[in-house]
Amino acid sequence: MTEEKTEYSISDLAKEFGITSRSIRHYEDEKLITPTRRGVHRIYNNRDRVRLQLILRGKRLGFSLAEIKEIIDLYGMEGEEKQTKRLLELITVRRESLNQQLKDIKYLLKEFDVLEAKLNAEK
DNA sequence: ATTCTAACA
DNA sequence: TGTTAGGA
Repeated sequence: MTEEKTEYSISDLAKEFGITSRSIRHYEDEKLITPTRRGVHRIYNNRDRVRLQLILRGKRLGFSLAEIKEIIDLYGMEGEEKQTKRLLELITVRRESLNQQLKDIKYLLKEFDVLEAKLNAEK
């Protein structure tokens, strides 16, 4: 019976997720996590750990902390459908942004081809 | 040893 | 986000 911990220090989580404690404190400043305190020290529970996981996943998907906060804050609330709806909207926005970046990159690459050709041609 | 806040050559 | 100073 492996008892699951109920408390974590900031370094425990930093180590577990491969980030710095600085980042974790920053997410707290942005109101994405609200660990309890034992004196001035932060104490994280499983729930905080899950939220941190969600934050990191959101970041991997390219969402801003503000957007991630929006989604996370919607969880547990009444209209759980609201959460899904909002997430879908953010995905759409993110997709548009990525498509635009893709276009920009393709354009740039094409432009480099032209420039490169000219430079090679002129002697 | 660890963590905390505040601040920026 | 890094990093460092100065405390607890």
